[in-house]
Amino acid sequence: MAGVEQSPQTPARAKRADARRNQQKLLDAAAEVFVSSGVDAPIREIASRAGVGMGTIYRHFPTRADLVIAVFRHQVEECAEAGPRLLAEEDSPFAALRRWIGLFVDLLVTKHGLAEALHSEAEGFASLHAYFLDRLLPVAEQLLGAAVDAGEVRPGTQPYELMRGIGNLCVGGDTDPRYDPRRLIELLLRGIQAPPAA
Amino acid sequence: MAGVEQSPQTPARAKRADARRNQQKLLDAAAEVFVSSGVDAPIREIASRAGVGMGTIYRHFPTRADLVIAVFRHQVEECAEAGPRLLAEEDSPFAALRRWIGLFVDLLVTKHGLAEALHSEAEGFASLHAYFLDRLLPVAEQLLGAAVDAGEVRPGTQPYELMRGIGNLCVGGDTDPRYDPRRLIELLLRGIQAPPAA
Amino acid sequence: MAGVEQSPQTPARAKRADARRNQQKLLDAAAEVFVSSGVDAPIREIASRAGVGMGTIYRHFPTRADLVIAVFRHQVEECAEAGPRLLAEEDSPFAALRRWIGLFVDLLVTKHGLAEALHSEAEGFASLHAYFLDRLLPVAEQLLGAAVDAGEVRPGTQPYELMRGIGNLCVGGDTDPRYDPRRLIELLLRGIQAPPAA
Amino acid sequence: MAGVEQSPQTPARAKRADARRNQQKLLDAAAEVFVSSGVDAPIREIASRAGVGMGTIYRHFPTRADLVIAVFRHQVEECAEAGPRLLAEEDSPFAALRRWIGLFVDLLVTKHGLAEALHSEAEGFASLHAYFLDRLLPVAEQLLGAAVDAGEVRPGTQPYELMRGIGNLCVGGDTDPRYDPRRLIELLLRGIQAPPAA
DNA sequence: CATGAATGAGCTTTCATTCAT
DNA sequence: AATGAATGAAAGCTCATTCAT
Repeated sequence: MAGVEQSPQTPARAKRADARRNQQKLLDAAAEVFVSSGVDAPIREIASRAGVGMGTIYRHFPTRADLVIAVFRHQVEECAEAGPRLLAEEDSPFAALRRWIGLFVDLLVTKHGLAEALHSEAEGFASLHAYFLDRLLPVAEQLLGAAVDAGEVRPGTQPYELMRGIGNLCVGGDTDPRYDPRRLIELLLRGIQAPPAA
Repeated sequence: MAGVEQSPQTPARAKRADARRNQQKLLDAAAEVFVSSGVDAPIREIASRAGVGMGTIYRHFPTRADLVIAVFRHQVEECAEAGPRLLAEEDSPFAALRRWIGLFVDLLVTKHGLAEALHSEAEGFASLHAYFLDRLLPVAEQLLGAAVDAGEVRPGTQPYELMRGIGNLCVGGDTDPRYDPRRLIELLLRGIQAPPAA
Repeated sequence: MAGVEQSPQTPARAKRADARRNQQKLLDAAAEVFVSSGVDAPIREIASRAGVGMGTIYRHFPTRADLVIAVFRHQVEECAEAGPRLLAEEDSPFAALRRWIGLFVDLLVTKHGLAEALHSEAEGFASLHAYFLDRLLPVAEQLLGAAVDAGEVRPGTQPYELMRGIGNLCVGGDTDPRYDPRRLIELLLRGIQAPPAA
Repeated sequence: MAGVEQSPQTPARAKRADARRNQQKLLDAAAEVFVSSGVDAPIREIASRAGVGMGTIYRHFPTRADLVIAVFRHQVEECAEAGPRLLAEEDSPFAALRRWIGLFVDLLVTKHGLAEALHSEAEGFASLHAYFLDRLLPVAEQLLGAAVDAGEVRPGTQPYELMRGIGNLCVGGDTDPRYDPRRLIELLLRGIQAPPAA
């Protein structure tokens, strides 16, 4: 590996830059394909869209779930980070919760196939599931806890259950014109609200 | 006509009896397999579980959806028929609606795989979807309409959307101990309730 | 064979009449199906067209070739019998030969699929082939021989080869508007004619 | 670029060399299998004869007709190219036509199964048929036209019909010792010849 | 490291053929 | 005898995954 590398400058970096660019091509291609053909699309399709060999995908993402996670990691991170920020910005914890859930729903509904993948019980998506939970459930707990503490939400609401339910509601939210998950989620939020103290 | 069922004079009947018994074996086996392996299970698996050849399944149910529908038709019918009855029995339309939705949820949650099948966008399940809609949506409309008329539910609630949402919520309701769709559906119902006239 | 036959009158005959009528239904149905779907049509199709069970076909015609032969036997017989008659009727042996070949071609071209079946090398059609040969080759030999004797046809023409060739030419003669086997067969006949003695 | 074909600098080439060798194995195997089992032989059989997986065949030849065409393309090309050459070489257009038809017959008779495939009305062979027509019919038209112009062949002879007829005559020409299509084709040629001008 | 050819398991579907009724 | 349900071998085709280059 030493030696015949052509340009003397930044040989290692060059590789990395190359590899990173490759990764990005891959992620972009995968994202597109997930939209058009779902997260179960043939590996080959993703590879050819990315202009790389299938082996390259396997190298970078040994498992389909790894790829899916990688594709959505950025948005998941953004969403996770938005939690505390909203809590600080918004007037009330409940308002923050509502807006945060809006972001979460955007994530699931916009990225066609994500919601479906999340609910797929297929073997390989376990880790995708886990990743979502690890990253987002704590945020949900924090927001929900704050809202409960503020007396805006009835105690006893299970964060996991709520998130799972919202995730479920998002299935099909981007393809069926007669079905808008956001309306139902709004109902759900109304449902968890504590009755005015009066 | 009574008694001598085995008599050779009823050759056609004999056939039917046999075939019908076979159908039942098939439906039972399919139901089991749907539970253990999902509604996408290989035909072979169902066939071998039923102890019949694959051809037999194709004869009885040319399409996978035909089989799935057949497996669940009984329960769907029961559920559909319960709608008007509950409307008559219960104290209020809303109470009837709540109980009917309970039956609907039982159907989806109990029969593992049904909810998933319903949301499958796979080609062949279109008719399953259609069947559910044809049979159950009118009932939902009737109940919801009555509740709206009685001033118990806010006008503007879309029956289709509500049913779809409930269907979505049921996904995974039988496998995940931390997730009980019924609680969320109760929230949803609270959400559609009209505020007390006062 | 004596004894428990129900009605005392013509018991055996009754049966036979029934069976014969069945056979005819079968042959008619098979003929139709051969036209529409070729001689390789599923047995089931023929059975259902005839309104009988598949088993019945197997009983009457254990082999597909048996059925094909039965279907066309009548016409083959007619054709075979026409040979000597034409030899007697026509002005010259060559004229008789030409007209007889016309009948043969009609048989093959009219009955869609017959020509194809004849050339099928599929296992089961061997006996069909043999039947055609047994019945028609002698006739061809007789006619050709007479024409040779009369000095109308060059000696050395092989009856088998000629018949096979004509059979071949008939393939596709009923479906392709740009292809009329009769014209080519006329050329063939011209080709075997002996040059005028002059 | 000369010489070191094995050098690692030509990775793409290396692939191609390998794949090309594979293709050849495939074509050879297919040719053999077509002879022994006809062009409808199971893909599996061809694959195993070639010592490759079935997928490999599908990769190279998505359609059965693609494979058949590939198997015979070389000979078809040779035959097509021989047309004009013979026209230039031979003493008369008719002589050229006769020799060219000889080549055509060789092609069909030698490659057992080709003639049959050509007459198969099966769905997938349409393109094979088309290929033959596209490539060879123009040649036939040229030769026949020249012969007509030279007064050697009666006007009115249809090139398509003649070629089809010759193709038909070739069926079975390699298996039946009592049947030699070449003799009949010679008769046909005699039949289309214009009578000597007197 | 990347490539993409090759592999072959796994599924679907069709029918000839058998055989219980 | 007739029926047609049942059987299961055969084929086709698709992809995930491996691995030689």
